[in-house]
Parts: sequence; C-alpha cells; structure tokens
Amino acid sequence: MENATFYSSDHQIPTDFRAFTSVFESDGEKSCWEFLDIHDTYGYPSILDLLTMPPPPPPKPELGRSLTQELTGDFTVTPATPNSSSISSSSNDEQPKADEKDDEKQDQDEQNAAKKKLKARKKNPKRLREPRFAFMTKSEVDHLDDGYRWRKYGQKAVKNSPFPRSYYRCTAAACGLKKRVERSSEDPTVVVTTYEGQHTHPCPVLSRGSFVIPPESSVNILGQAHQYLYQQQQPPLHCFHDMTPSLRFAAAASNSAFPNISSTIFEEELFKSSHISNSNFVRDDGLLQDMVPLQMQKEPKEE
DNA sequence: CGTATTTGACCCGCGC
DNA sequence: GCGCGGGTCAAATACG
Repeated sequence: MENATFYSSDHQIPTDFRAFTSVFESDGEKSCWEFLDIHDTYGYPSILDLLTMPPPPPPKPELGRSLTQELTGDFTVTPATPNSSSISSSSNDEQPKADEKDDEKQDQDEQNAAKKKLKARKKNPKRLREPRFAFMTKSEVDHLDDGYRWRKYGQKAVKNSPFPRSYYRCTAAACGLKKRVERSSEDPTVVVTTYEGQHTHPCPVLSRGSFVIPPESSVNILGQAHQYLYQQQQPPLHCFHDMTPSLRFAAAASNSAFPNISSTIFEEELFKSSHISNSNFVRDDGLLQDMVPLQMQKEPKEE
C-alpha cells in the first residue's frame, strides 16, 4: 500500500442502481472495484438505508430482539437478578472442599481455571453488538485493503455457499472493530464485507498523508451524519439530501469501511457537486465540530 | 524468531 | 433436550 493511488470513474450513477466503479492501484497493480449498495440483501440494511431511513420503531419486548436491534445493537440488556445466580449448576464445582489438595485436585484446578475463563465469557450478559453495516464489492480479492491492519481470527463454512466466511479484527490496540468477509454464492465475483463497530483510532494510511482528506465543510457534514448514525439516531436530512447518490455512499463508507478510498471519491464528487451548486452543502460549525472524527478534525481549514 | 494464518473445538442462541 | 448454524478461541502451523 505504500505507493497506492486511488481514482474512481463512472460517477454518473443511476439512482436506482446505486453502484459505481472504481480503480484501485497499489504498487503498480490495478484492480477494479465495483461498489454495490446492498439493498435488503443478506438481511442487512444498506448504507444508504441506514443513512436515509427513519429510525426504527421502539422494540417490542415480548418478541425478543428484532432484526433492527440485532443489526444496530440497540437493545436493552436485562441484568440477571441476584437471586438467579444460584441457578448456576457449576457453582458447586467451582468451590471444592478445602481439604482435598492432591494431584487430582491440581488437575481439576487447572480445568476449573479453564472453565472459569470460558464461563467468564459465557456469563457476560448478552454481548452487546456494535452497529453493523454491509456492502458488496466486485473484486477478485477477498480481503480488500482498506488502509487498516486486520488479523484473521476465524473462518467458517457458510451454509448453502461454496465460499467460506472469514472473520477479521482490527489489530490496533483497544480497537475492537470486527469485519466479516465472504464471497457471494449468487455472484462469485462479489465480495460481501460486513463491518461491526467503529475504529477508535485514525486510519494508518490517512495518517501517513497518502490520501486526500475532504475539505472541512464537507467533513462536518460527514462527521455529523456518522455520529448520528452510530448513536442510532436519524441524521438530519440536511446532511444528505443535497448530495449525489455516490457522494452519500462515499460519505457513509468513509466512516469505517474505506476511509482512505471513499474520502478521495468524496472529494471528487464534492468538486463536481460544487460546480453544480456551491450552496448545496450546509455548513454547520456548532457542536458538530466536536463530533467530527479526530482524523478529520486535524485537517486545517483552507477555503 | 516474531507475527500472521489455519483449523478444530467450543460456546451460544434459536428453532423444532 | 437436541441439533444446527454462527461466532470465537487458541494451539498448531506457515511464513517472512
């Protein structure tokens, strides 16, 4: 990725098709990426859906977690009552009699320690799911380089699909962002990437200055929309209604998926848009600046 | 030799 | 309760 450059083409995107083709060049090798918005596919909302749909209705407890809750992590965790802890069938095993201290016990202690370790994970009241979004990319490469470093921690066969699903975790310390990558069984040329969570650190590629960061005014719009999105709130309409479809897509993707790439697309789109109407982009210097990601805030304003 | 990947085992939730 | 499928862990292995 050291000498990577990115440029996009075909920005005349039909609104209904919602796709665009881009070329990524890294160390002399070019690859064509066709970004496709996943609309109602794979059970996930599309990026545009997330950004433009009204907020989901309040959950109905009696029905358990809804799909929307599952996808956004927006559900209430019911803590176990103190009394219910006695139900644990293994609690007796974890407190053996004090006078038993032979080798067998040592072995058992080790086993118990292992069990405890597992139990600590098991006992976690429903693991909170981070907000997720997915999109499709036409690519021959399964794992697309998005500027971040990932460590693969699992791979599973997918039912009704000849292609496995890979699980990746961001290698940055304290960044729990995960992503799943799988190839579509319907169209093997398409890679489905699902991000869960949000990076808690700047993109290493961006920090090296290899990619263009969009102008501040547009960054504010992006930052505002993203923060609303990740707080499971509906972004104000003025965030997006003046953007072109591809611009909106790039805006959404720039949050955590392809910040380095989409910001470049974004700038190109912004440039085009500004020629159409310079006043289309709402500038908001209020509390929004506090919500703009750090990596974006760094950019000095020069307009 | 350190780091990344592979892979089988395991946990968990859900439906029957 | 049981089986199934998705997700994660961690030891073994590969790789630079």
